[in-house]
Amino acid sequence: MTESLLAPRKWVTMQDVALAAGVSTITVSRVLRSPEKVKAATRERVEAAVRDLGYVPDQVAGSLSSRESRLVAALVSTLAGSVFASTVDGLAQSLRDEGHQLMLGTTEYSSASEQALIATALSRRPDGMVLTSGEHTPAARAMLAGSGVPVVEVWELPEDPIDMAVGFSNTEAGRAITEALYQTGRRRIGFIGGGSRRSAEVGEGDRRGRLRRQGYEAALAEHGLGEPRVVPNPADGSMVERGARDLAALLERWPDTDAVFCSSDSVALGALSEARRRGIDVPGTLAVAGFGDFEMAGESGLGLTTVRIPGYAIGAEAGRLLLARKRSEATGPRILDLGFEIVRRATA
Amino acid sequence: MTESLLAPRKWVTMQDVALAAGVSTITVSRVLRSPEKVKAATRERVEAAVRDLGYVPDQVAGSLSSRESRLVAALVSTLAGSVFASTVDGLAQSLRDEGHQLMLGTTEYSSASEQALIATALSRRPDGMVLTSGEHTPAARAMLAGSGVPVVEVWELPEDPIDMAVGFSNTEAGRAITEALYQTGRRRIGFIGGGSRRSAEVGEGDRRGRLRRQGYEAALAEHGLGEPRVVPNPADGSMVERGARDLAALLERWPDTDAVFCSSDSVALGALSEARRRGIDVPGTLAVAGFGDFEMAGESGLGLTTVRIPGYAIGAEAGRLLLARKRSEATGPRILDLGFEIVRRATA
DNA sequence: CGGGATCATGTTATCGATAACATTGATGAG
DNA sequence: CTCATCAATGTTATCGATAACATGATCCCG
Repeated sequence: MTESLLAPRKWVTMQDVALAAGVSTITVSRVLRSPEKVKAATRERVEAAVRDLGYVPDQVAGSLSSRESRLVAALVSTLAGSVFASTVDGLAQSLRDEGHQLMLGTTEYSSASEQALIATALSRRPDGMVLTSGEHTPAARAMLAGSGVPVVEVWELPEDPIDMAVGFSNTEAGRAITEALYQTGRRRIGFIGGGSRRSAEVGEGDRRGRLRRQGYEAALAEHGLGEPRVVPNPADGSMVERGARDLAALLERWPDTDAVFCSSDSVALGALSEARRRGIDVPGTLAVAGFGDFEMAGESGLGLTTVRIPGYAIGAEAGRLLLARKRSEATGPRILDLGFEIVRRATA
Repeated sequence: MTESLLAPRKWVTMQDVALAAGVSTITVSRVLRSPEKVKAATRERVEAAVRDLGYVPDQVAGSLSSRESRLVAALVSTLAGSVFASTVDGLAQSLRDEGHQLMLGTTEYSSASEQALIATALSRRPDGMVLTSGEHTPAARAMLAGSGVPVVEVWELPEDPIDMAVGFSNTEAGRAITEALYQTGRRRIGFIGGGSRRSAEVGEGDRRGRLRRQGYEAALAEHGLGEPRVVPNPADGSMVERGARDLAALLERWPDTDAVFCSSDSVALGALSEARRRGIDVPGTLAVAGFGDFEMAGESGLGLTTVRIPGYAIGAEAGRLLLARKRSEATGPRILDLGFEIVRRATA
C-alpha cells in the first residue's frame, strides 16, 4: 500500500476502458451517461471493462467538457451550534439524490470572508449556490449576478433577493413568540442573546438575531408593554454562557421581568440554568422561550417552549429549487416561505 | 438581472484577460500562481485587466491541466447532533488557510452509502479525503488504496488504518469515565445510548459507541463490578429521547443503579431530564456522565460531567496532515492520538 | 426493391487552463 | 568583443472527457 501512496497510481482513463472493451471512448461515455443509446451487448462489454479496470470517471474533465459541474456550493456562517447543520444535511441529501455534490465553506459571520469564499466557489463553476447569510458586499452581489449561477438565500426572506430564497420571516417569528408570551399573561418581557459573538469585531453580525429582536420590539409596542428590555451583549463566550450572563444582567437591570425570549435554544439553556441557580421558578415566576427547536429542546430534554424552524426542509427545498432551475428555466416561486411554528412546552 | 439568469453569461476566460493586457495566456497564468516570475510592470497590467474584466479563474480547467484539484473530500456519518460539526469546521478552516476547498458528503452511518460516496468523491480527483467512519467495505478500501489519494480517518484510532488517522481511543475513553465514576464511590454503573439509530436497519452502526461500551465493560471487569448494565437499544427517536427511555428501562431492570455513563451528551440530557421527572437526586442518588462535551454540557448549561473530545482540533489536524503530505512525501506520524479529557462537573 | 428514417457507433474539435520546452534580449565575465 | 547565463515571455502539446457532426447498417413501407 505504501508504494501506492508514494507514487500515486496513474488513473485508469476512459481510453483504457474503451480499448479493453474494443469500442471508442464516446461509446464508453454513452454507457455511463445515457445507457439506453447503446446496444445491450456492447453496454455489457463496456460495463465489464469498467468493473475489471476499476475505472472511476474523471468528473473534472467531464465538467470542463460538458460545462456542468454537478456541484453546489453552500456558504454557511458556521456549523457550530447546531443551527445550520440540519440545513446542510437536508441540502446534501437532496443533492445526492440527483447525483450532485456539495462544496462547503464557513464564513464565520463575516461578509468579507463570504466574498472571498464566493470567488473561490465560483472558480469551480458550481451549478448552484446556497447562502445562509442575508447580507452581502456589493462586490459579492455583483460577482454572483454576473456569473449567472443560480443562487438560493436561506433562513430569511430578503427584501431584495439575489435570485431565489427559502426561509421564513425572522421578524414575524420574533413577534409571534413574544405574542405567545403575552397571551399567557406576561407583561414584562425581556430579550437576550441577540447579535453574534463576532459582531463587535467585524462590524456586522447576526442579522437574523436582530430581525427577531425587531419582531420582539414590535410586539411590545403593539401591546404597549413599555421600553424593550434588552441588555447590551458581551463580545465573547458560547451561546449558553451568554444566556446565563445575559439573564443575570437582565434581572439586575429589570428585576421584575416575568418572561424572556432567547434568540436561540442554546441561549435559553443558559438562561434556564441561571434561573435554576437563582432558585427562580420556571415558568411560575419567569417564563423562558427559545428559538430553533434544537434536539435538546424537546419533551425528553429541556421541555423548552420555542419556535420550530424547518431547518432540514429549508436545505432540502433549496437543493430542489436549484436543480429544478437547472433542468428548465421554469422558475416557479422565487421566494419560498416555509414558515415556523410556536411549540409550547413546559417553560412558558 | 433576470436576463443573466436565463441566458448564463459566458465566463471571461484567461484568453480574454491576456488579450486585454497584451500578453499571452501563460503570462496571465503566471501572474496568478507565481507572480514573482513576472516583471512588475507586466504584472500590474495583467492585474488591472483581471480586475476590469472581473475574471474568475476556472479551477476546473486548472485542475485538469495541473492534476491537482485543491479539493479535499470529507465523508461524515451525519451533521446532526453536533458531534462532527466542529470537526468539519476545523477542517474547513485549516483547508481554507491553504487555499483548498471542502467537499462534504453524509453517509448516515451506512458503509454501503459511504462506498458510493467515496466513488463520487474520487471522481473529483480530490487531493485528500477525510473519513469519520472507521468501518469500510472491502471495495471501499480497495478504491481508496488504488487511487493513491491520501486518506485520514478521524475520531478513532483504527488498528489497521487505510493511511493516516487522527483521533483518540474510544475504548480508553469509555474505560476512563467509568473509572472516574468508580473513583467517586459508584459501584453499580450502567451504560445507555450505544448503537446508532439505524443500526438495526443497516446491519452495522455506531462503531464508536460500541467501542466506548467495551471500555465501560472492561472497567467493570477490572473492578469486579458484576455484569454490565446495558439495555437493548430501540431503533428510533432522537438521542435525547433515547437517553430518557433508556434510563427508564435501565432503572426498571436494575433499580439500584447508582451511576450511568451515557454514550453522548445528548443522551445524558435525556437521562438527566428523566431523572428529574422521577425526582431522583443527581448526583446524590444517581451520577450521570456524558460524552463529547457539547456546548450545552458546560458550567453555564447542564453542568454535566463528561469526556471532552478535541473535535475541532481533530479536523484541523486532519487538514494539516493532508496538506503536509501533499507538499512532500515526508509523512510524519501516520497516527495521531489527540487524547481526551475527563471533565468533572456537577452531575457526577 | 429503393430510399428515407432510425439505430448504433465513430471522428474530430473543443472546453480553459498548465507543463515543458523554446525563444528573445540583456547582462557580464574573460 | 564574444559567448554563456539568466530573466522575461511565448509556443505547443496536453489533461480526460463530451458535443456536434458523420458514417454505416438496418429497417420499414409503399
